[in-house]
Amino acid sequence: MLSLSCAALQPLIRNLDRYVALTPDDRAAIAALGDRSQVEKPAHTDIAREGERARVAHAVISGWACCYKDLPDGRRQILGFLLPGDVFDLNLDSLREQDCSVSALTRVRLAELLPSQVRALPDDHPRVWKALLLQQQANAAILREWLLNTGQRTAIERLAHLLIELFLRNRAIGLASREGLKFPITQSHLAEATGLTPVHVNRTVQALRRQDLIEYANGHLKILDLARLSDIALFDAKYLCVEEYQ
Amino acid sequence: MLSLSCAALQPLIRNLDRYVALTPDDRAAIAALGDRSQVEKPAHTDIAREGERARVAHAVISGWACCYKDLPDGRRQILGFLLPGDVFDLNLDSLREQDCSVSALTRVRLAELLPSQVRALPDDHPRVWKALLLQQQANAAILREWLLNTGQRTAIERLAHLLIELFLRNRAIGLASREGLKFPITQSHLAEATGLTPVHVNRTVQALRRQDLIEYANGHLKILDLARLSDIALFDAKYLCVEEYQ
DNA sequence: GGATGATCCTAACATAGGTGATATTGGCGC
DNA sequence: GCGCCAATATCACCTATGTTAGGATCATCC
Repeated sequence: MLSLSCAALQPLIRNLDRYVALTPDDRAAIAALGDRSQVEKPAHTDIAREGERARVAHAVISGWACCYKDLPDGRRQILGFLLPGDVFDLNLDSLREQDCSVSALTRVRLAELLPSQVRALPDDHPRVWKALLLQQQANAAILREWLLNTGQRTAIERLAHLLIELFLRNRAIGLASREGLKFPITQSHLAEATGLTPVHVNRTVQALRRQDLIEYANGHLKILDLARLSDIALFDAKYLCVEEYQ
Repeated sequence: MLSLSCAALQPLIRNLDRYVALTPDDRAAIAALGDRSQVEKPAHTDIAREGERARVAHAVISGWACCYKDLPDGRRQILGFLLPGDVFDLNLDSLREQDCSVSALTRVRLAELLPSQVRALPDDHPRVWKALLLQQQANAAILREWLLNTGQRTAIERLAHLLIELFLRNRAIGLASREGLKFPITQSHLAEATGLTPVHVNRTVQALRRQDLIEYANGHLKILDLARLSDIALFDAKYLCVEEYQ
């Protein structure tokens, strides 16, 4: 039974282990943390809304989600993608309102981390707590890279950069191989994430395909030439906490 | 002597007090923290470089700085402005390399926070530590708003939004009044922060001036009509930890 | 007080990317 | 196997913003 839940929580443990070397005891603590209460959300539903106060923190167990902000007139910016092992709504100040919304892109399984559990963490499992804080910092680093991306890179550079990031992040948690990865992201999502229009994302995707850099169809993405794609994207993996690059 | 240093550290204390109600003891702790070692950097010099490891954390005592990333071909994106009271390089993991550079925009006075001091903080002054973590979270919220800004807003919206943010942040630390604020930011800086070109920033600044929304000259900025400017910018102050909006 | 350099301003022109509208495809429920 | 809907693909045209280039202004320093 415990081993069963451990299997589901493997991405979370694997993700946090990237930031701090975890002991077996730490892993057990994470398993206990994530096992208490899990929920499922269907695809295309909101998990959290901007302006609400988060009751609990969440860790993604399986599936894809994204956080986003929108403007009153409907324009929307995706701020980041959440993959298995990613923690969000980790609010140190329960009074503070969420400043962005979170939406499920696929059916998503989430672990709910109660405030009482989270508050006990610094004392009871300092390494786990540190790993969580470092994951937050790593997310901020990704955000900075995204700002550089939308602010300075051209359409093809942006798109290439985003695809590489998602490939590497999936690979780091064991969800991508040579053969590619499950990629439940539409071109409209890519548009909202890059600040482009869907039409122009389509043009750009085709340019990448024509150059034999990617395959992208039917919810599946394959990077055909990572080196060349990285050149185009001006990609530098340092901002991701992913050691082995190639 | 202590009172003298307290005067200089007032912005830091005032800034952190926004996140957690500080006791006199906490304030004394912050003063002691910031008083041990201070350095001055001349304008237009780098304080930290991407790829380096930070020896110490820094708090801005006076002056303006910015953090930025650049691409190999020289394109540069400003990721945020650092004002008095802002803490940066707060690295929980001393091994990790900085993922962005920091540059002084004016002559800047900095307090150096030694790792040993920072490490002692969670135990010795938990409220101060919490305030620091919340400031980091607030910075991440600003970053998300900037991504929305560059990704979705038009040039005039972007610029208006940035100017309002800088006005409100300065006012929150007592550096702006009805009469405006010291604004040591060139149009080229605004361009690098918004992902526009200096030429187009200039066009847009003039549009704002023509509509009697701002005065901006000689290192001084004045917001003439905050309400109207906020409408244009689609500005929502919630993302800033600044209570009294008007 | 003339030289220097940074900043700001302007204008003519170029283009990356946006808009709107209309196919086409493909997965999926019945 | 048919109908439906979302997602993808094209196309023609448009515009916000970029580019290049030059001139005006202003502070600083010898």
